[in-house]
Amino acid sequence: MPASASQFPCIARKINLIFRCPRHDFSSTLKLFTCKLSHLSSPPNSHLEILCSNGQLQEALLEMALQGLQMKFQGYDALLNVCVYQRRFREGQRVHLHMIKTFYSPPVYLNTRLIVLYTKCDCLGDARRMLDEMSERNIVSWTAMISAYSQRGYATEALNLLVEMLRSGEKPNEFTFATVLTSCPGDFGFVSGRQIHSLVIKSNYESHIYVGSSLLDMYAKQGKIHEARGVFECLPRRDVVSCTAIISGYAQLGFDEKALELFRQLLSEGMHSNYVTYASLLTALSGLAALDHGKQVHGHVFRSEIPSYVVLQNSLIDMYSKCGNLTYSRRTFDSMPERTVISWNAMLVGYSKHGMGREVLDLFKSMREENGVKPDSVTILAVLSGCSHGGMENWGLDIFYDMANGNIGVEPEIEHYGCVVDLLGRAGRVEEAFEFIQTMPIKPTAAIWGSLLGACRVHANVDIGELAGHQLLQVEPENAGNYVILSNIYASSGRWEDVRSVRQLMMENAVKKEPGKSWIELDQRLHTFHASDRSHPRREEVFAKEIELLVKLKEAGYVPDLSCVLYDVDEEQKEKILLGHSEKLALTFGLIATPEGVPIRVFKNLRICVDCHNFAKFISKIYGREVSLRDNNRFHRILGGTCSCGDYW
DNA sequence: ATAGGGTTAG
Repeated sequence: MPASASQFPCIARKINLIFRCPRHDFSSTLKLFTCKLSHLSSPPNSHLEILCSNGQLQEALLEMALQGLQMKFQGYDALLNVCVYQRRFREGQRVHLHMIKTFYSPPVYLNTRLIVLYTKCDCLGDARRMLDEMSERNIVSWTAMISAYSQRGYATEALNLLVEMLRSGEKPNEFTFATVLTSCPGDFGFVSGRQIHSLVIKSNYESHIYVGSSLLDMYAKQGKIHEARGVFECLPRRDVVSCTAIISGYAQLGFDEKALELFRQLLSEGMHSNYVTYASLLTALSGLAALDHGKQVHGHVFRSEIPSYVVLQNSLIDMYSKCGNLTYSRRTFDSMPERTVISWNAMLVGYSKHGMGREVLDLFKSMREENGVKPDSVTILAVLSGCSHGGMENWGLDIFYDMANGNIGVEPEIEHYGCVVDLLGRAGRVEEAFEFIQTMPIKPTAAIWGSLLGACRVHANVDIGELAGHQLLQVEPENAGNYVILSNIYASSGRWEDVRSVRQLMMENAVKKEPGKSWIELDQRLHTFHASDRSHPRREEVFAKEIELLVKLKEAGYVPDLSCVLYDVDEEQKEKILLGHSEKLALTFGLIATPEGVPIRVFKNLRICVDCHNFAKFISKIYGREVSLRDNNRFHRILGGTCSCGDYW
């Protein structure tokens, strides 16, 4: 009769446990299951071992006491095995003490089991003491300790220990490399990833599937995507993990199209996916704002009965909100049987980017009432920026001071200070924001000066704007957007001479601007427009429509904001350049390609320009269309000529 | 006995 889990309650329990542990997927569970069954087919040879294989730890400990110094290696082995499975630190210590009494010098493998036990129980200090005091070590003892450091983010300790191990003459194996590569922060550490890579090559582990995926992931995390791809292409065999690692590498570096393309390619080549693969794919789809694709993934995940892992649900919340569909985000959030701080953060960020300050505050309140989840620095960031985007300045300032007084359990970081500048700036308290920057304990970054500059544009504060602008041009001279905003400020107060000198400065600094692009999703296809685009097949039609719109909009009172153009050309040329902005092209295309009354959803990779924002407002008013525009900062929901951002962004 | 990929923010 074939064995089944129900015949072995202790195994069924263990498997249950492993299933709930997200670090394992089906294949490793299966491996464990088969290994346990084979263990059972050759029955244990003592009463103590039978108790252990049934998971009856307390009874086995009693047996240990009865046997006294007659205990054998196998008995300790079985006991420690159970302690590791059940993560029992105290009981493990008892076995440890007993073992010391029995043997003058226990065998290496038993000492190594103790290291494993202590690391799994999060007692790294005990594990390290064990390692240091062992008279004899083997590669497993070293690796278990290195792995414990790596997995908990103690990169320096892990790398130090690796160096110590190499000095002692021990050769790393595939396990050592797979784990230590996850601790290589970049070429700035005292051991670089490249050094370890060369060691990997020398040891002939480069095409090992675990080592290889760890290696490619390390390169991806350092931003060296080409090297990562190189390692991936050299792997003799691919599996879920290596495929997911390279896809998520592209996604995390913002190469969203690349990630999607590679996913499709690997899928057609027979790649298996699991929930991690889909979570990474969803990150890419969030960036692309590809709602239809995202829904497909959701449907697929639902149908294929992939267990509802929190991580995957979190990505779905994020995907829906970044695609502009907060209702689905919330539905996903509400349906979750358990939530982590990331689930809350993703939802808060969603409301925040849509400018829904009330909802942000309500959700934050529920979060604080919920047991078992603590706000972290991202939570506060989301709440503060939510208050700013949602026009709840005073609430936001209260929360900041609450945090600064230590009432929230999160230390203020530079980004939080940035949010305060935003809050004050939006409220028109520009002088106060400027003073705040000067009293901050941290050196202001480009983002902070940029935030102050933005406030000065909206509240027409030329003096502070000039100050902030010049600070900003010093820290971040390559960003063309900064010159444009400073130019906006000068232009609004008629200081044309200064407008010219800003333009001059921009030319001198040879600014390389990230090319602006906007896109719109129609019938599951993304239509992308670049500034002054000539590549889209319906580009002529779009441009003709723009000219027609311009006439209509001007009659309604639209005046092109020429200070958004910093090229030295005449006014007619400037108007033409403005019409070539990618978001206007995408918006106009949306207007002609979708039926009347349907909302137009446009996405842009940079911050939306003042003139385009104004253009969209007139479109929404004249054509009675809702325009939803996501820029790299937030959503603008434009309805009947007014925008949810309150013209502050 | 020891191992690799993941979600929010920037």
